[in-house]
Amino acid sequence: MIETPSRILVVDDEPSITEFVSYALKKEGYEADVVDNGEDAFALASSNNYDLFVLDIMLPGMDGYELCRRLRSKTTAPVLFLSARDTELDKVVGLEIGGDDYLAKPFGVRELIARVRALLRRGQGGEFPGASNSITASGITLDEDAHTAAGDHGEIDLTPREFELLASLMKSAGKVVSREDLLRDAWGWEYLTETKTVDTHIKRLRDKIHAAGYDPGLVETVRGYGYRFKA
Amino acid sequence: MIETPSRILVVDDEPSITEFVSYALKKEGYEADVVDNGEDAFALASSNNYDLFVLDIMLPGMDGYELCRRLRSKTTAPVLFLSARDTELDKVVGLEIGGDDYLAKPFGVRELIARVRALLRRGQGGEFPGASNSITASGITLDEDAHTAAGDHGEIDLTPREFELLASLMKSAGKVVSREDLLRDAWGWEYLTETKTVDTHIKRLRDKIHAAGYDPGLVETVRGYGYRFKA
DNA sequence: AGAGATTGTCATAATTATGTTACTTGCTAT
DNA sequence: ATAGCAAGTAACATAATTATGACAATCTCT
Repeated sequence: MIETPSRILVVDDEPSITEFVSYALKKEGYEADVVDNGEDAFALASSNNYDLFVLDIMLPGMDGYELCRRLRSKTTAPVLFLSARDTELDKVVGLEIGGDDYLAKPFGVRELIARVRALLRRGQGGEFPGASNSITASGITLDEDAHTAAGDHGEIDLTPREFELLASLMKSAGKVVSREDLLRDAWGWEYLTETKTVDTHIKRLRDKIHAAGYDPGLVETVRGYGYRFKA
Repeated sequence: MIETPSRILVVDDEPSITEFVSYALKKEGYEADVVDNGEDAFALASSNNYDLFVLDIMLPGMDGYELCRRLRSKTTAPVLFLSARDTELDKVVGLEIGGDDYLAKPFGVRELIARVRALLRRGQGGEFPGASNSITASGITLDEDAHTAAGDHGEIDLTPREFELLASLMKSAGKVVSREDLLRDAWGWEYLTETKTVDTHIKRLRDKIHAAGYDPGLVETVRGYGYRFKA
């Protein structure tokens, strides 16, 4: 199946966020354009065919809601809102306006990509029930939809964070992933968390992998660089 | 694929560092300009198109953060910060300002180049998933992503320093590399280390190569000059 | 509200890596 | 052959990194 990459427009006035988001999207194979205000966003959207919009609610001038309302007159492409706070009010308003999904800051790369993928799939003629969204390596399969990890010996029960962590590692199976990258992927861009915290989660992850009857050595330590999931 | 060399602006007031950095960058094929203060840097950046900035945080007059903030209004080119200390505060501030990556002094050539490459790749629309990052010579392959060294007989387990050392040698396979150059590459510019230390690491490296079933003679001694990895 | 799960941080232990020194071996030029 | 330098080696102390266990704070359900 030949696929042309989906085009995404990212609208946010904070460079640190647009950069984080566009980097994550590009790495995933999407085409991403960035603008820092609603006016330019609307102009760009009018002259281009975007498959998805990622909008911050708080924007100088025309805010995200207003922009979304206007976009709706032009296109049916899905809209993913970013919000500073995960307040109930925002959520309701956003969804009423025609926003399709919601992401509260701070969010990790993996969470972002998951939402984007879901929205794009939805847009392109419904979901494919068979096309499960999973990662497999070294006998472990991670089902991203069901949020489960399992292998021959049955399921490994993981907390959300542990799941994200394992997913980050397995996605780069065979490659070293630094603690910083893991924090970016599984935690978020504003990782105020200590890199040491990753160590603790790795330990817990290994324990659970072990308890479920698998080899805890699947998560390898690469001294001085980070961790690596055995390929 | 024809590629025009990326242009990089290095800003630091310490000549020893700018020299070290620009030398390393040029050797790698980049075009590097150097200035020792924020004002000149901003002026140069305004009249030229740089693909990347390397900024020291501590600068006389306008400091690195301030410079970065101003650059952000001109360009979206990535910024790599150099910091004297790897403090948490610095990290947060740097990321807020729009810094893209961080390098704590002292750093080695290889580490610097790795970061620069990553940042430039990031800007140019994502990475090529298949393009693995490796060096091969005389039957040994060094995979920089997986951080492994291996050949037909399997993997050679190396410490960080040994890995860097071997990488430096293999990158110049067939050529003699002096102890001084090895220290610069794998240790850093402020090598307060004795050149004799290299000998010790070479010995350990050979031992491990031998233990893994390969010819320790792959690392040749060039009496009076340094070492050479067999081509 | 309360029980239980989840999460981040810290202190400490265990492990591994690193740099230096002192000593040995070996090469090279006279 | 041998003095003199260069490189190899082994041992050691220190430094750096990671693993682990315990704790408190927070979150999530009922």
